[in-house]
Amino acid sequence: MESQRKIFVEKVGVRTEKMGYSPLAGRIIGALLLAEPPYMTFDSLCEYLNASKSSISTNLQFLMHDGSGMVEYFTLPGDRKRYFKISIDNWVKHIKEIPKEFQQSKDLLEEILSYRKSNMLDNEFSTNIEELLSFYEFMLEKLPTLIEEWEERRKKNN
Amino acid sequence: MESQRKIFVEKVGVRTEKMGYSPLAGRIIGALLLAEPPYMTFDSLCEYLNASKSSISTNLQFLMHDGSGMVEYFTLPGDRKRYFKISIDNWVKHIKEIPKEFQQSKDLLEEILSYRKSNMLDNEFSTNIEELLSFYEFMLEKLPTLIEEWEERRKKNN
DNA sequence: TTATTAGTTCTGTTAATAACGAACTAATCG
DNA sequence: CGATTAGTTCGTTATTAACAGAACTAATAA
Repeated sequence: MESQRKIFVEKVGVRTEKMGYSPLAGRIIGALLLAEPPYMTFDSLCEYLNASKSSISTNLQFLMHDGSGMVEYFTLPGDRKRYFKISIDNWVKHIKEIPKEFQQSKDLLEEILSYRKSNMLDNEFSTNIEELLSFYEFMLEKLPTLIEEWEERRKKNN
Repeated sequence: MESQRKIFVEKVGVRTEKMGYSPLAGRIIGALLLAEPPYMTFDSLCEYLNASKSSISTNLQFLMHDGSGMVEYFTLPGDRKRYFKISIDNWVKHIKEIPKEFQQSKDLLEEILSYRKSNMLDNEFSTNIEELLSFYEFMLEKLPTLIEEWEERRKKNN
C-alpha cells in the first residue's frame, strides 16, 4: 500500500531528525529505506518528497559527505543519472562512532575536574564528578570490545 | 582564573547543545559544573550568564523537569532562595537511557523490514537491513548487562 | 554547436527557536 | 497592611535554520 509507505517515510524522518538532521534529510533516509528497488534518482526524490531540487541537493550532499555518509550513489554505464541509496555499511560505521561522543564528554569533564581540584576548596562535588567520569571511562573501555565481538559474530554468520 | 572559568562554561555549553539543549541551557550546566560552591541562585545565574530572568526560568524548568533532570535545587531554612545544582545521579540516569534510543530505532527498522518482506521483490537490501538490525539487537542485549556491571563496581568501591 | 539533462550554487523568504522585558503571583518581612 | 524578594508567565522581538526558485555549470546527445 502506497500510503502506508508514506507514513513510514515520515516516521523514519522523525526518528532521523533526532540524530540532528533536518526534516528533509530524515525523509530522504525514509524514502530510500522504503524504495523498491532500493534506490532512487535525484528527480524521483524531488517528486516523491515534494521538495525542490536545491533542498534535495543540499541534503544529499550533507548525507553523503558532511554527515554520516548514510547515503551514497552508484551510476550505470551510458546513463548520467545518479542512483542514490542507503549505505548500511556507513550507517553501521556511524553508530559505531558513538564512543567518540563519550570520549569528548569525558575529556571535557576531566579538564573541569582538574580545574576544580586545583582551584577550589570543595571536595564532595568533585567526588561526584569523578563518579560520572568513571561511568564514561567504563563505557569507553568496554564498548570497543563489544563492537569487536559483534564483528566476530557477523563474520561467522556469513 | 575567572576568564578560564568562563571559557569552560562556553565549552560545556557547546557540548551540551549537542544533546539537543538550547545554548543557554548548556551554559547553565556549564556554570553549575564550575561553580564554587557547586550551586548557584537564580539571580547569580542571571548575572553570571548575562541572561534574562525569563530565559533562566524557562531553561531551569526544562533542565529540571522536561529534559534530563540534570539540574535540581535545594532550599535552606529561613531563606526563600532556591539553590540550583547539578544532579550527578540524574545525569548518570540520563546517560543510561541511551539504550532506549537504540530500542526505538530497532523497532522502526523491524517494522520496515517486515513491510519490505511482504510487499517487495528485492531481497538483498532487506538482508542488509537485517545486518544493521542485528547490530542494534546485539547492543540492546549487551548494554544493560554492561551498565549493571558498572553499578556493581560502583557499590564495591564505596 | 546548440539543446537537454542532471545536478549545484546563490539569494531571498518563511517558519521555527531562543531570548527578552514587563506584568504578574506567591511568599516573606517590616 | 504595604513593600520586597524570588521566580513565573505571557506577548514580542531577534536569531537561526529550512526550504524554494532561478540562474548557473558540466556533461552528454542530437
